[in-house]
Amino acid sequence: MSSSNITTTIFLAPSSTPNPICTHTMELNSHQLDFEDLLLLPDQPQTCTGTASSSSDLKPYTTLSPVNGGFWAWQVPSNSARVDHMLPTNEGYEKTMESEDAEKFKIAFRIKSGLEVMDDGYKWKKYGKKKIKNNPNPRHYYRCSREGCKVKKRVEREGEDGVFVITTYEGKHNHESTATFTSGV
DNA sequence: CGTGTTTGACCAGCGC
DNA sequence: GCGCTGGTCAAACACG
Repeated sequence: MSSSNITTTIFLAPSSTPNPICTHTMELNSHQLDFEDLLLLPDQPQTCTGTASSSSDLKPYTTLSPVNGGFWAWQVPSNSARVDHMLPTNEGYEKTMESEDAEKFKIAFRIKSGLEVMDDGYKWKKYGKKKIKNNPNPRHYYRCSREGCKVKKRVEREGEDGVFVITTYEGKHNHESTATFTSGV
């Protein structure tokens, strides 16, 4: 199994503005994603300014997921993967970062991968599958199997070719991952 | 037999 | 108010 490192960029923006309030570039290994890192980023959004200053390099992207309240995200053509933090408002963003509102925390990302469900170190229980409008591929619903943990995950393939996999996490784990990444996959 | 998955039914929210 | 759509439930089923 080859480990494909992907450089990806996170853009953060409230729905009220087309300009991201933060960008963060990071490397991901598609088979050893450390989602704890993703969920904690960024620490200080106000200090992040960004690579998004040139709007000509960025394409508005609004079809990732029908999230209530809307969000802005940008696609960087040169990258093969993109990570989107989806936050309804600035207020929501601040609340989320205070981690007292962990249930509202939502992160979605799209990765070009043959793997539909990646091993993220947590154990998931599948509880539903649904055919989604405008997508020939079904959406899969997972819940963290750890008792008391309310984190949910949605996984769907994008488009007819299904090259990209869109994964959406909702909530934050109240426990550590059940596996380490040292053994490789 | 225990655990995880599948799948149809049901419910809630939203737009028309 | 009604229909559509997404999200969840739970019983049945499959597999180790």
